[in-house]
Amino acid sequence: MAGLGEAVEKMVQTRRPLADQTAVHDRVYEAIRQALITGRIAPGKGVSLRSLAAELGVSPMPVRDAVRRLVAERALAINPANKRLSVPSLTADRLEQLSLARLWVEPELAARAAANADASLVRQLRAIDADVDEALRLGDVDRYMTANHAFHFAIYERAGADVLLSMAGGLWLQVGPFMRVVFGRVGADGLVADRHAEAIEALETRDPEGARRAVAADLSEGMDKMRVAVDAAS
Amino acid sequence: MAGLGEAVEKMVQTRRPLADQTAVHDRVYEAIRQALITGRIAPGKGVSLRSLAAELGVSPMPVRDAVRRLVAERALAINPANKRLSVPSLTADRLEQLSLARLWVEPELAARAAANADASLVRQLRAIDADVDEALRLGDVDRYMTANHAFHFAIYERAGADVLLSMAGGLWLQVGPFMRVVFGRVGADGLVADRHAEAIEALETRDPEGARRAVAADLSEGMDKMRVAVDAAS
DNA sequence: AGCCTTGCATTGTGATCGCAATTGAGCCCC
DNA sequence: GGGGCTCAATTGCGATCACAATGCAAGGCT
Repeated sequence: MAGLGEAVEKMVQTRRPLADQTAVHDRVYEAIRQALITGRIAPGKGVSLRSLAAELGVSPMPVRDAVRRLVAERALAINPANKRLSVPSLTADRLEQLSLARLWVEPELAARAAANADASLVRQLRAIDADVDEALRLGDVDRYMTANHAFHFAIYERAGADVLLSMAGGLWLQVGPFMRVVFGRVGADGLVADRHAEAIEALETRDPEGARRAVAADLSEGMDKMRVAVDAAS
Repeated sequence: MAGLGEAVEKMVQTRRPLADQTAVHDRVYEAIRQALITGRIAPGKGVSLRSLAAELGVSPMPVRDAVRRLVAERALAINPANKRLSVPSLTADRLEQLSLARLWVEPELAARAAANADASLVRQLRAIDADVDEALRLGDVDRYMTANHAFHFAIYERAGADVLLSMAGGLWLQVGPFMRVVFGRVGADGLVADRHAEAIEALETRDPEGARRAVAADLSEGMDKMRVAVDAAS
């Protein structure tokens, strides 16, 4: 949570005098979203609107908006009795459902993206993948998570399927907190097997089924690691 | 939109003196959600927060909350330039993606529900299905949509898979507006083939694959009808 | 007569205030 | 010394206010 405040504060205070365009609640949302995807917020931890707002230097209102959006996306949970919000806890059951859903949506997106792939996308993906590898080499968890997310969604966005894309986005948001668990248990070098190269190749040759297989394999391995981590934690 | 106001107003004004429990924004959300599911709000139509709030007799604030939630669920769209919100327009592309997603999630939920089914569920489903049939017989569109929704989600809730359930809920919300198009084109008697009996039977015998097939068939037929309606409209 | 411009009404956004409910800690009593 | 209780602080929710931007429309200019 410490890192969150600083990150958002920087984003929030980036206030252009005119033509700001991005609303405050959007910046807040994006910041919390990033914090969740990269797993910087521990599950089970309770947060309050006002404290968050104070930490961010804004009024509680835009925080409310951002939080409500995240709750709708199930990235945050709200206790019906308390009305106090927290990060959803990590259960094996939840992970199983999320795995299943991701294994359906994301390969589908990859397959569609393969049909629309071009050289510039491949170039972009290679660059991101290099960043992923370097993050892995350095053991930089945050950087790895950010880069990995960027890699996958650079592909998915190319599918031109906004409904499925938003589903994938929502799923990542929910899976995010689990990821930190993996690193906490098996360490950063647990994710060495790199299916990214496979995926890039499939996209380069415009092979939908290859892309589907590569992404499915990538996801499977990652989710399996999370599974054992969660099982070990229980 | 006219019907919406009355419906919500009634819900909103149901204010118990103490221990109200359900927040205003929740009631507003549920009302708009119902209006969308049953297709009472026409796509492409723009709505404003203040007018909605005035129509509902509440301050714009809870409406903002409800709307933001619906936007997160993609049940409402917001113009990035205008920042003015409207119901997402019906495109063949969107429908195709929604169909695909529904055909994956909902049969899966039905299959899981079959494993947990019991006599009370079957009894409940028969009652709802009777309501569905009567609504069809009377040509009562709103009632049919409400009952049909109730039927499906009575099943899905039994799956005990909240992640998948919320996905199904979100998808249904997005498909809702399309439904009215079907009735506008083919009329209420377009949906006579009733797979519900099949589904009930599969649940009664605790046959997951049977339930999966029945629901998949039900969905397929419905989505096909929407497809031709949308194609005809374009 | 047609187009542009100016003015007003309306929009979404954010801040501040008030309210009721819950929490948490300190205190008193047993 | 431990447990129950009370009171203050904090919480989320909703309303109202203020503001900048946008949309719309009437009026003036060419």
